[in-house]
Amino acid sequence: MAPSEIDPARTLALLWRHQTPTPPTPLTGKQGPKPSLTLDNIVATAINLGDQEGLEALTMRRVAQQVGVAPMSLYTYVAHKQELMTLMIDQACGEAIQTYPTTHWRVGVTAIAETNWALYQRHPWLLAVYSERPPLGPGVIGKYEHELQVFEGLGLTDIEMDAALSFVLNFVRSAVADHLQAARQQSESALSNQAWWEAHAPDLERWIPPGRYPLAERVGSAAGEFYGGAYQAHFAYTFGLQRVLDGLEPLLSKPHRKAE
Amino acid sequence: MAPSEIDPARTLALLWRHQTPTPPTPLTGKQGPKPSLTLDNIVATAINLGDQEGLEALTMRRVAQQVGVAPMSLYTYVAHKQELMTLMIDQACGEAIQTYPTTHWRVGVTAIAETNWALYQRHPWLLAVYSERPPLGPGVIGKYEHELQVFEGLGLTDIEMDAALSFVLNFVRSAVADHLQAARQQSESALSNQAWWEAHAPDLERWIPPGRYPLAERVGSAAGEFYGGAYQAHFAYTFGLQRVLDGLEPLLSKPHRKAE
DNA sequence: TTTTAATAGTGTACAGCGTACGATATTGAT
DNA sequence: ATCAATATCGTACGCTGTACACTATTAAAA
Repeated sequence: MAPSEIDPARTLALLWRHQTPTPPTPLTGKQGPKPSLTLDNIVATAINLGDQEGLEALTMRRVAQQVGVAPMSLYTYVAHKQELMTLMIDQACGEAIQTYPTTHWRVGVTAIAETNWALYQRHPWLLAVYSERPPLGPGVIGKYEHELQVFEGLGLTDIEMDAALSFVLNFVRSAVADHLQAARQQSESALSNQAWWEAHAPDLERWIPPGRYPLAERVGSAAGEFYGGAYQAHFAYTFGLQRVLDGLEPLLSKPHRKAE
Repeated sequence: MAPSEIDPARTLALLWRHQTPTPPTPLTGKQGPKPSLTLDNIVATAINLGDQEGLEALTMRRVAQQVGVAPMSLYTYVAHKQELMTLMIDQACGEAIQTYPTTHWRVGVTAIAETNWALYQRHPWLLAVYSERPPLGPGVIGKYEHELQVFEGLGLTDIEMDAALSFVLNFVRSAVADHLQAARQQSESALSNQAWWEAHAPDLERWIPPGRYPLAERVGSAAGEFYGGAYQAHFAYTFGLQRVLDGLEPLLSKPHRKAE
């Protein structure tokens, strides 16, 4: 049975369960019944469930049902839900490991953005677990390593490299979050965005003092209509990515500190 | 009693409860016992609770206890927890309403960033309600209106104005989230960051193949040590803000489209 | 071969959550 | 004095994560 206290070393061992050919400490003894499940299977099933039904479907009972086992049986493999989530996060981030082009940093940063955009689109529940510290597993660290390559040799300090990467990743995460929120908003009402606004216009006009928020009215309605359109999907993303690239430009193209 | 179905018009009426001198539709009749609480008081109490004890303390039972009433009594004033959260969000955002300088857009954007940084610091629970659509109340809309002023008259389209503002706000939100996460990580272990790493170094070295992640090791440890320091607080913020400003520069300082 | 110890699987139970519902108490209007 | 509206709130329900005890299965030890 998985121990119930929170034990970072144990979780670490689970995170690296594949990487090391001979595990330094055995995860389990040799006696006892054979396990009927594998941790990999549980994690993969949970990821699929989260992908398809969202974060709120990720309960221990639903995951157990999905793998065909009683709820409490999951605790044979993970110590608590948090540990399962940690394994899911690392697994998902591992999908985003790739070697980025180092021809020009703009190409590399753009590729990082695209890869992470796709990652969050594929696993929207990753957006909601942002507040936790990223697990130190092979997926997360491998992703970090390859993404840092793009910023290596450009005259940045280590801390600047980390900050620059975080800057890019935070932008992408926010962009996907905004995008998914807009999409959800549209699907939940089962109406076109325009129809929604028309339906609620009387309520809004009843309360919002006319002419008091001229800019918000003008810009907000323009943005609202636009985001209701079909081709809005990537605008905030492409717009923001351009700003990110231009923002990094003075730092990366004109190294104002001594070359290393 | 507050109606139990989700009714956007009702929530809208509550959001604008102060702004209109004569409410178009009365919120309640005249018969019956006098309410012993006010909605303002409940919202203010809940905000204080969230500020001091975090989002997880924001349960209906805790809020009720805090205002000195039975849990179910809150439902006399709000239809559901979501409605209370909506009112809290709008109230908190209202604190960030101010007239920004329009001398130079860099000054304005910097001021927006500082104000929002302070807002999220004061109300960290705002970070966790990001996934929801912002309520259309006087606080949120007023904040939006004043922030848009900074981008007005700079040659941007309405949609670009909205996107540029979102770009800035998303950056600040991410920066505060990262900052608070680092701070929480440090306080929860009751150890200095360095001591934490030393305590867990054996576990890490046991699992992470040495030399496999050279960049991640170098940059990660540099960043880790740095963020453990006392003066790290604002680095990612000031770094990112500089990138944001530089990223907006080509768009705002050299209008490539016809002046309006 | 028999015994023993370890472990997989799970049923039950508990505390905490949001909140539906109904009973009661209080008030202004009739 | 009666009535209708409304504030308050006790109880209860379904949901969550998960502690704990029990059984069944297996390999090692005797």
